[in-house]
Amino acid sequence: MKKKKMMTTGEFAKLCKTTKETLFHYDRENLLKPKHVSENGYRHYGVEQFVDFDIISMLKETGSSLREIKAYLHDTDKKNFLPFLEAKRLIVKEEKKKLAQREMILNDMIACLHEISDLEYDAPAIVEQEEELLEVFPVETASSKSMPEFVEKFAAYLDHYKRQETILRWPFGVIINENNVSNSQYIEQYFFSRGTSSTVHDRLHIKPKGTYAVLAHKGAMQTHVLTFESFVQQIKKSGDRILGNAYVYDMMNYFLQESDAKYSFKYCIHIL
Amino acid sequence: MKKKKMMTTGEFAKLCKTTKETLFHYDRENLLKPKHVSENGYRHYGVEQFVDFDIISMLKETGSSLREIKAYLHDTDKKNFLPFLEAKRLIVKEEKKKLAQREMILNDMIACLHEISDLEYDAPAIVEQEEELLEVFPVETASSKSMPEFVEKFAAYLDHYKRQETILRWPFGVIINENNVSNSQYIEQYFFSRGTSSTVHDRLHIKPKGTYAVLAHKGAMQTHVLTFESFVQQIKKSGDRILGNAYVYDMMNYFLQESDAKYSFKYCIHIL
DNA sequence: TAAACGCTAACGTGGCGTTAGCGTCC
DNA sequence: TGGACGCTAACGCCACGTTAGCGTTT
Repeated sequence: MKKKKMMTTGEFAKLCKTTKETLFHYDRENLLKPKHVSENGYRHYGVEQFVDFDIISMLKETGSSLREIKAYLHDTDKKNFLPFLEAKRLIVKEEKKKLAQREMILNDMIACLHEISDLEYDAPAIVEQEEELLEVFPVETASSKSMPEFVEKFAAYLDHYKRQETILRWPFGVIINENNVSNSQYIEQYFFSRGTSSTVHDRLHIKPKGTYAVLAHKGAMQTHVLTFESFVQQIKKSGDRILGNAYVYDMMNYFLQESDAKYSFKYCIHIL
Repeated sequence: MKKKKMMTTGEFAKLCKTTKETLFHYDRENLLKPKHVSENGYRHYGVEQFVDFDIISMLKETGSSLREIKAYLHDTDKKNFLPFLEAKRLIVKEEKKKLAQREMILNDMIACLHEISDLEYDAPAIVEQEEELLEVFPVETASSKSMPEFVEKFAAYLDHYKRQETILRWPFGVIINENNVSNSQYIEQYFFSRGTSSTVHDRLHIKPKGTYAVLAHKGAMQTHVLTFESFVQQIKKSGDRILGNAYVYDMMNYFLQESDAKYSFKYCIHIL
């Protein structure tokens, strides 16, 4: 007989750098039972059991649930273990993707909110802007014609991204085409969001480098329609020629204000 | 009065691409309440509320809990919003680190288990091996002297990695120094695990490139001590000169077998 | 004898999903 | 009138943490 130095739950917990409750839990769940239980109900663990605890720990680090670990431990032949790990690896890949997207959203939101704090509202300006890659999606029903249908289209737009398991990246907003701009009509033609070089050709739209008349405005939805229209009139009166689309950037002000000044948009109209 | 087309819970859920139960939940939790509730208890949502739902969705995508979202929504001035997002970004960084480690563990385990399936046991061989960077940790009390103390040292070793929020990477095992090898004594001097170029100098050990006598063995702990010792004798008899340490690789066989053939080790002894 | 430890039972966490059972609308 | 829809209440999930209350060991 070896000298079997048994440990109480507290001692074993210290060795494993865990809590007694965790060990109780593993006992209840049949994951790791003490080698002996004395008559008074006290648990006694042996040193070798540290290896068992360590195995459980390692499996937890692979992202396995206790249920999975138990199934694995109770499975005698372990043939499924390698496939199981491979499956876990796939899951980790998915999670990494999710996290990368989460990081992008945060970066984009933070960038936008920094930009919003520097915005001067209702102060028109002429600005040189660089080319920008955009991913677009047709609107079909302008908000002025039917709000419900517009919202439905917008919902479908968001859903499209969900289905692709991708995300809609800032900057985003709507495009009003040249014709409607010329006629001072706030009629959305496309939803747009940040595109990349790998954006599908069909949905790629290139906002051209050039001169833009820029105005930022904050207010309820109706005020935007009116402000936009008078902005166009103003441009025309000033003698500038409208050369292309209007890009209306959503500045996500609804994250900062809930009042009727909920919406902050930046209009960029391509002019000569 | 506009024509207020209200939606029932089911309709609004469809619009939001979510379930009724989610909307019930948000209602109960005061996150998003329907604009009107009729006498029969039916909820009625307006189109504009889609924006509110979308805000909640976006915040969820940043990794915020419903509790946080509620606190944010009920906070009138929103001054804390940007710091809140910055904090989330930090959390995401942590999570990315965790996931990267999880991926490494899985890759290492899978690689090891592939190697184990190709192992020929108890078949000595002479092999040229490349230099390897290892991170080491002194053992002080060999397993043959006192198992409990050895396990305690091992626990401290694992704990060291936990504290650093890093992980112990495969390949890992123990090093037996030249002296003890020469005397055929299985006395662990170091725990080792995979090191990198950024391993702290104090704990960096370079396994030299060179000729190694290699033997894989599977069995209970005691059999390993005996097998190792007779392997050394055999090397000596064959006329090879022991030039350096023995590197004992843990092949993690305890993940595949629980019997007395639990431990699979690969001994690599540096020879002339 | 008191402090330190052991035990069990039961509830809390989070974000819904899932019955179960009932009322309401078309 | 039946089927599709609305409602509530209550339990389930998961890996423990946290009391609360009692017994045991030193």
